[in-house]
Amino acid sequence: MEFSEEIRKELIESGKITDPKSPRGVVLNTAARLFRRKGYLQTTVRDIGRETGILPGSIFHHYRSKDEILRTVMEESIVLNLGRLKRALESRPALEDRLRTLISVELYAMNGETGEAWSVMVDEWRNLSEEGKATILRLREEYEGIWLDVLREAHQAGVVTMEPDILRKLLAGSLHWTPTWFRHGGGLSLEDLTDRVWQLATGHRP
Amino acid sequence: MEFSEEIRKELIESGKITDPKSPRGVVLNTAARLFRRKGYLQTTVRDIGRETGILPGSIFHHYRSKDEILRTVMEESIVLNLGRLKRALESRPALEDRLRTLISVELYAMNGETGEAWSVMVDEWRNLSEEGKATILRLREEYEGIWLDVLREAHQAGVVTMEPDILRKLLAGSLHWTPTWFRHGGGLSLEDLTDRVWQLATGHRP
DNA sequence: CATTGTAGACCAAACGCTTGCTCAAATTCG
DNA sequence: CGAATTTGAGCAAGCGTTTGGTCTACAATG
Repeated sequence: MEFSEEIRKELIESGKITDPKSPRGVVLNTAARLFRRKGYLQTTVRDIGRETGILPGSIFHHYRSKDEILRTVMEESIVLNLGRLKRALESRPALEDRLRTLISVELYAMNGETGEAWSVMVDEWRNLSEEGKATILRLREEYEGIWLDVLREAHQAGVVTMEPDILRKLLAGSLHWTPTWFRHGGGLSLEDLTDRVWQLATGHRP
Repeated sequence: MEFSEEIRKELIESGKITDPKSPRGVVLNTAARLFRRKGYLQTTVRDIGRETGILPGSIFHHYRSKDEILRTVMEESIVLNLGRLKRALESRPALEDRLRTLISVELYAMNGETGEAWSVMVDEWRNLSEEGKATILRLREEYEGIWLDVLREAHQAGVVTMEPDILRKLLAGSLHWTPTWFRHGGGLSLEDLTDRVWQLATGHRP
């Protein structure tokens, strides 16, 4: 995850994700944190206002609706982590490294500094409007496609034995669940955790 | 899961879970289904009323609050599935069978006929009142204790290699996620799925 | 240099609606 | 009859959102 900040800067400068220093960005990151902590429905526009120091009504100067905030949190989160994933894969051509990278990047997406947003995407899917779902779905499909490509290759090479689509879903569950119990500085690092999930996927110790 | 209906009857007759034919039971099962489909917060008391044919006001004759309905859904679900698990373990003394039973029972709890309630317990935890959490937590600890006992034994015997507590959490994630993608009659049975999760846990094909 | 215009950010108040829940009266039933 | 149950109207609170207007910074104009 060495270059994850680098990519973030690139995406901010190219305008693909909102500058966290801008009012829009402040609202966005605050909202992501609150959505994660209390849930989307339990978070009121007034809550976001209080935490950002912006009055509730003024939030709607920056976003058309609360739903647009949720959609933006999800959208920018997947853009960011898709960027991280692609970049990480470029520098690791070996098959087993690529599988490990997938695990590692997703663990980082869920539990790293920008982990709130990715968690929100997983947990609050049902609260997204229909148009929102359509937008996010396209991005998610690209992300899942990368996973399946690598897993299929790994299956063919005998690195994993389970059917790729089932394995992905089981692993996705394991990974999505980690934020509920994993805490930094608790004797288990994200690297350690990557090892364990790798072992789960391949059946072999790393 | 042959005897799962049997145990349900026993628990109903002994009054440990609500009779589904009683007004309380009708409300309970309807609520569980709605909570699962739309989420607890998105489900209104009026929704439950409409589906049960009971007017909103009358719901509160059977339950003190909406929160009490949620708590009861969770509580009875864990009582039922804890009963199923204990019964199933009694008839399977071999270590490897017991591990497989744990997986199988939890998959059934999430995806079987009474799967709505168990899903609600996992997904709507944050929406439970503080007293509710305390009640459910005690029951959950008993359930998790059984898992850890078996996993520790399996670890000592070399059936699994990962640390029991980490393995349990990773498996819990996989299992909790299954309702989002698993559908009956889709070429993959719950038995097949049990095999896959077993393989995930042990690293060996069943 | 002073004035005016413009645009983004923000404020204060309130609107319309939904929510969980209450309650007195009516009804049903043992 | 009396107790349990159901009814339907309605309350108080909270929600997302709208509105009309102010403040500030800065560029254009005379």
